[in-house]
Amino acid sequence: MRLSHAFIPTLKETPAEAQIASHRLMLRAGLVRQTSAGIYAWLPLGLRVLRNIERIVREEQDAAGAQEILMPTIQPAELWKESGRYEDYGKEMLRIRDRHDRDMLYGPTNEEMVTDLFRQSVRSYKELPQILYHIQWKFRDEVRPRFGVMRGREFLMKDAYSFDIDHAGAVASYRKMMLAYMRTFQRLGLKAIPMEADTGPIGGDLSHEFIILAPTGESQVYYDAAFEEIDYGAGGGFSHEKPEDLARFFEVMTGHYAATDEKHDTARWDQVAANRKREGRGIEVGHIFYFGTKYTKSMGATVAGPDGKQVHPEMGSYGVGVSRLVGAVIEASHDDNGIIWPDSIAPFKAVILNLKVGDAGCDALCARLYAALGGNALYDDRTDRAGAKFADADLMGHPWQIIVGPRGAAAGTVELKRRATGERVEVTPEAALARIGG
RNA sequence: CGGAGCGUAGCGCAGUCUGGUAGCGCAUCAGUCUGGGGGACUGGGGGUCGUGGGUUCGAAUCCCGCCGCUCCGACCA
Repeated sequence: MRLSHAFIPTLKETPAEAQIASHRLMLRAGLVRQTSAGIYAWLPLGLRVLRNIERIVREEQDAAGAQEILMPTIQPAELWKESGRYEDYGKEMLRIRDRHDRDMLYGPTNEEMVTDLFRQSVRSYKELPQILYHIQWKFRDEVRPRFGVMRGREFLMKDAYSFDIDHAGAVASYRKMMLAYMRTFQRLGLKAIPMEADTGPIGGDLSHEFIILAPTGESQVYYDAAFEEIDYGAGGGFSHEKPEDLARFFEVMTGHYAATDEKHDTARWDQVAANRKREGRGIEVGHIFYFGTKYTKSMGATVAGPDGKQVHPEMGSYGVGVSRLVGAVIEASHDDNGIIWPDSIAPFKAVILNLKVGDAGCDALCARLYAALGGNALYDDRTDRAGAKFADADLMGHPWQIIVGPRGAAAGTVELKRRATGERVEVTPEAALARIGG
């Protein structure tokens, strides 16, 4: 994409309403624009990040055996009346009425709808387990939206729902999702810690929230540094397939101390070695629940068990705040100059800075680099001064900056700058391309 | 939902107390010079002062209603 014609409106000054770093930077770097309280439009740069996070979430859900579906945003009130949550949910639920005066709602979550889909189609225990997920916009009419996309009213969430024939199966599904989550956050470059949590209005008796550390987090958290050393990826040896792996994984996850201030136990905390104690503010980026038959019972979802008797499947639900993660990643990764994107979700791998547009050498070299990198690169071909380009490049946070100036162009070299470290090296264009990779 | 504040050009703000028909910086447009960390100069464009009503000869300014947004607290992916 050529920056001269891209819809990436960067701001030199911070809009008055933005208080925290991620919100400020998302507005300044042109990722989003607010349309009303807690509701945002995603612009090209922000949308690319959102899609990248979505892709990683999707890959890890698929790897765990979950199947993607897409449920609507608008739901009929009837389903929620069946579960009893139509009344319980209160003002956070956006209630709307269609032209026939039917009560509808903009979905804040999808337990009812997925249970309805399930009960329509699944008849036998042989079809279990099932884990269904979708990545869809939700609406929760928060009393006080704030912090930009971190606490919006409309937000993109990945929510998964598991159906198992018995408690043991449900626990296995729960552990699978927990593993998928740890892998997801690790790939996003985040240190997420699973912490025991209350189940809230969703109900149930087993629940973890996934929290990342950031100074602007909403709750105080305490955990054992052991979490930071665990490899959840291929090297960790955990597999979704083997129950014993999942059990071992779950043991590791629950074997170290981790708690939010609500559940903080000072006696247990005192037993953690001083050099492994970590505490700070945390942002919740995911939450998983096991709640058994709460919905399958209230909504009459049954399957035939091995003995021919009808049983209510055991369920769990698993949420990741996809749009919130964009803000959370920025909270965890930025400096005074702007965003520092992890390579895995950066909107562009690299930006090509043409320091002298109009100089034949610079133009030709940039064109060559741009052709080689294609859609992975943003080409700053604006006629602005070098300083403005450096400032915008740092602000937008591209992992690599390829700096092309007249001197280097004449000598056949470019400068390659790594955003995260500030390290700059003078190399040939080919070496720069090789370093950045496909 | 309790408490507080703000709404004036795309963004950041002044002007409001003390009423006289709107201004600064940045951005933007044209031009010249510049050219490796948000450059300089010259000239230009852009605002029903959130909105409705009231007071007044006259309202961004005073009074009332409404809308929107933000902050602190309680609550939440």
